[in-house]
Amino acid sequence: MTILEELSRRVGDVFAEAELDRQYGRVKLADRPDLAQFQCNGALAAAKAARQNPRALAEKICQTLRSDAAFKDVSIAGPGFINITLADDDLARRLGAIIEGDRLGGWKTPEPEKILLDYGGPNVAKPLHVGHLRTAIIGESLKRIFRFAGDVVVGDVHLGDWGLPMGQLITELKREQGDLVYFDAAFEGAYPDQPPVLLMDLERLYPQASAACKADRARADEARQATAELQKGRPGYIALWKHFVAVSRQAIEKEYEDLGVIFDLWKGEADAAPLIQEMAADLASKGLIEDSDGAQVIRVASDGDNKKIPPLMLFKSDGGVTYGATDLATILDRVRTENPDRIIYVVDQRQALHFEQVFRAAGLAGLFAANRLEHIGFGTMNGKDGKPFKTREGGVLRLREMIDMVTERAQARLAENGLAEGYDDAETTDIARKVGVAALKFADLSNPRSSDYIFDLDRFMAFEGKTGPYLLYARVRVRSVLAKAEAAGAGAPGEVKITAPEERDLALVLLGFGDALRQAHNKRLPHLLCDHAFLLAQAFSKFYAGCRIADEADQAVRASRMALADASGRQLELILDLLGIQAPERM
RNA sequence: GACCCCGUAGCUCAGUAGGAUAGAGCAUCAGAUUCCUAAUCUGAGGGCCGCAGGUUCGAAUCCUGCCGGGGUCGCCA
Repeated sequence: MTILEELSRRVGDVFAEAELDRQYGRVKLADRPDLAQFQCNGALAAAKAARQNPRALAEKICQTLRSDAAFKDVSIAGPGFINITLADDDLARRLGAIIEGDRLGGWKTPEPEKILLDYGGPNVAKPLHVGHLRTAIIGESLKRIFRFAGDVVVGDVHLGDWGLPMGQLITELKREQGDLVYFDAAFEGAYPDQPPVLLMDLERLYPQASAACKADRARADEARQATAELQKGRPGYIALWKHFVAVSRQAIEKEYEDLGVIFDLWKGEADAAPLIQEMAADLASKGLIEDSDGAQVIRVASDGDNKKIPPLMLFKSDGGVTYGATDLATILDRVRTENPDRIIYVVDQRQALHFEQVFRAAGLAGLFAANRLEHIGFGTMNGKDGKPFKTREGGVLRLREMIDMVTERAQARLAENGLAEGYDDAETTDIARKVGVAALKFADLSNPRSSDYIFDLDRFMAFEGKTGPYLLYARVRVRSVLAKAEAAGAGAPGEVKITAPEERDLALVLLGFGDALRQAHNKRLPHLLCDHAFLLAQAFSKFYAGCRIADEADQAVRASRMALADASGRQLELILDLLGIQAPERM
């Protein structure tokens, strides 16, 4: 149980004794840290509901609470706020209890679920660009948060490998190397193992094809035709397509790795393709499919809707498969292969309507309960002009270039500050990459995911204030001071005793981890964990500035402070891991 | 046109079960290092919470209207 859950239960009991709803006992961190550590505003609402005097009711609650030795102070303020401050002994005892284990107070979900997490969504033959950044970063963090909280998570990259771009690639390659065996419809032998293209070829062919199809209707028809043949299983195209996917995946996987993003499954739209006919037949037999202007749709609106939900299109008027059909069939595939309790999609907020349609259709079709399908949307990363981020030339910035850019900046900052002096080149480069990526990821994660944010390299790379590097720096300082202490024979960390205000504040923050994790998990909001990480780094920095640790003369105080430092370091490390941020050993 | 999101300090943003004096970071100004990494710490100034009504003992938060910005609305994914 987290500290707020525990205190809420304690105060809730008292409300219950007074024959009031125990929900009124909800305790939260105090808005006024100058007055107390925790507060409960329930007496106000309870008094209103029970037609009682709020101050009198609060006083009654307080009297019971005051008998508890865990509380140093329980008082009433204003119209009936109950302010609570823990006794230092109790604070130390609670902290002692959470720092013994590996979880450091990390909350565990009471109802673990098997979650299939759909994030990433890269496309074959298209290099990753900044548009892929948020889903990767947010998805990876959510995966780690869920897992640590006790859920079973399967992360699926859900590769875009089955649409029109595949046909475009095929036809484009045909124009360049039409004599390849893959294009010979009469060929019946085995196709070569070696791919006919390199990554650089794909990266050239795709934009070429895409532009050509836009400009020339005939080319577009040709690509559509090839797509249809591929999807029908033309052997040469399938063989070629497999090469495209393999070549592309290798590159994509490497880039995700540099970002610290790792998937359990590398499935794609193509994996759902074989199920589409079967699914469509089932939907049809249930009378859910309708013809609309030649297209096949499923109506998902219901009477209670306060907004219009258009039907989900499954098949286009030319018979082509839409991503609505693919997404539905993917659910079927996931049920059969993974059988999750819940499927969560980490995809741009702009696709909210599409998911609403798909979820409703899945529910109607009996594929999956709509309330166990979740779209975790996020806002766009904008440039300083407030519009989706573009390079100065107006193009999309590749992820690779982005990572190089932040690494370079970090390197420059290291040199400027005279940090990492005397480290060899390899370590300096490694530190720079970690610092740069941490800055990037923390900047992204620390925004509430549903809002847009402005990408400002100068701000992210400033490294002062609420940034990734600030967290890394705090962690490095913990390590450093503990190493110094050990070298000086300062003894082992011991029992926590509160002797200074900085220690009390730090202990309180450390105890807040459980609630931060619980909220981040339940609301699927990693930024709440970022807030906690920053609070922790800040509290540690104040403690570090205000209290001697390694060379504190009093042995018991020294042992206590080392325990506080150690706990801070380990909790920070754990949180960085949950955020998917890699930390250097020193910097 | 319909629907959704947003509008809070000079800048970027928190504040999502209505509660005390609306917070943080940056920037600005003033300080701190004989001492564990100063990418740090301490302090100060800075606000008609878009506007106007309403509900309430109490509203940045809930309701209505208006203004401004962004997004979505069947044959791209």
